[in-house]
Amino acid sequence: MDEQPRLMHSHGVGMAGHPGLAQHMQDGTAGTDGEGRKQDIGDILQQIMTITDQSLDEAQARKHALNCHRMKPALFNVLCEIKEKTVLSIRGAQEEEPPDPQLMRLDNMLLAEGVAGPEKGGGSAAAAAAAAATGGVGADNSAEHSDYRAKLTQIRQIYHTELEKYEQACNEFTTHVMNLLREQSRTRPISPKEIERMVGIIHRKFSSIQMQLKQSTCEAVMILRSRFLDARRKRRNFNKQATEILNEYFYSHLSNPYPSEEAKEELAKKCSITVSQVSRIKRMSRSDRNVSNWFGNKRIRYKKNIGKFQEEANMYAARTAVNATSVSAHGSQANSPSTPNSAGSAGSFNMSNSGDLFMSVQSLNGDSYQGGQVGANIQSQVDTLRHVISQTGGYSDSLAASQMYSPQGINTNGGWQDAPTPSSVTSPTEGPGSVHSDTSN
DNA sequence: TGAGATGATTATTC
DNA sequence: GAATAATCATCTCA
Repeated sequence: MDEQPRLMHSHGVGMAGHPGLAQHMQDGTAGTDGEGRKQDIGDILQQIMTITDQSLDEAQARKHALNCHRMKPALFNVLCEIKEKTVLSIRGAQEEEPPDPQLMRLDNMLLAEGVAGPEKGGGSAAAAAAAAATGGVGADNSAEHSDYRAKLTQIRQIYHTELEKYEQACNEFTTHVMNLLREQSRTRPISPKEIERMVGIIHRKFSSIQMQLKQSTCEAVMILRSRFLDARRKRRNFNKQATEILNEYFYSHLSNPYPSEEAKEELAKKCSITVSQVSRIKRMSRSDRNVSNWFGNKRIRYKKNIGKFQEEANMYAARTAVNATSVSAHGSQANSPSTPNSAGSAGSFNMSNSGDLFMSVQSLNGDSYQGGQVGANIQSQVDTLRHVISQTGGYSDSLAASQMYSPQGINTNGGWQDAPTPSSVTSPTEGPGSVHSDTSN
């Protein structure tokens, strides 16, 4: 409450010489003679100076008297002007701040993520982008999309609720401060401009709180995104058909289980590892990378534990042999180039037992079709089949079941032989009827 | 719930 | 740049 005397003293401003007051007085609202005016001003100043020395009741009475004083409006105007000139001029330069770049960045990000601004499908665009980056797989992705969208919507709701709360609190506080200042302006020089400035300060304080809110929201969105994008988290086992296709190829090319890029693409298509997303790491589609991963894992794990995979190898051998026989039989009748080649022929890969899953590895390997081989291979395939069945079904063959399949594709160094060799799931004689001769490789 | 299976990633090697 | 080996993270199943 002692602000006024201090102000006036510290700046050495005499009211008598103040133009505002002088004008006010000249308007005829003040006293008419100079002596009277001086006396009035002196009285007021004296009252103000001693107001703090008085008791509360006395001060209240004085305050009331001052408020009712005929010179009060003029004095108030003068004090306000002095305050404006001294205080506001110091602060004025600091108030013109450029928009905060960090706040702008946060706003932009929230807009881009669909958190701020008009709702546009709960960030479906972001979800789609994220899905594209993962090279997502149809149905699985739609579920994850909805999950992503739901979480983003949740973040959006929390953000808007909190924002609303802050805005409400800001408005309430501003109103409260404005009322307080207006009230105080009855006893101390507070101009509307100063109230405005105070409102600005309050708004800036609340903006900094808002910025924290925006920052937290951005962080939440980033975490959500990173989780959604983290491929490891959303690993899905290939379906049974896909695994079978890959295994069929693997065991039919056991001597050289390194599918070409074209073969990988074809396998990816056949396995419904359907994505067109270009890999971020290499210029290889994600589907091809899936296939590559699969073959990489398969080769290593097979090599590490051949014994464990024998049964699997036998199973695929038998299946391939059966397919080969049946296809060869049909093929010999139709003798059409469009008919899949026999499994016994080089690089052939038959999935006829799975209907539309039929795939010719000839095309995968780029080998040409040799329709003439079909008939010639029938007998050897039948022999192979007979042999395989004898191994698995308990024919009194001299070979033990464990001997039926031998990992001949692997050389003594633990690596696959470079040279294409008649492969693996074959009769011990490795005759022409070898089911997986894989000579194409 | 734990063990094994499996797809993906990373570092290293050639 | 591709393959390998080791490892991680998740899934599946008993």
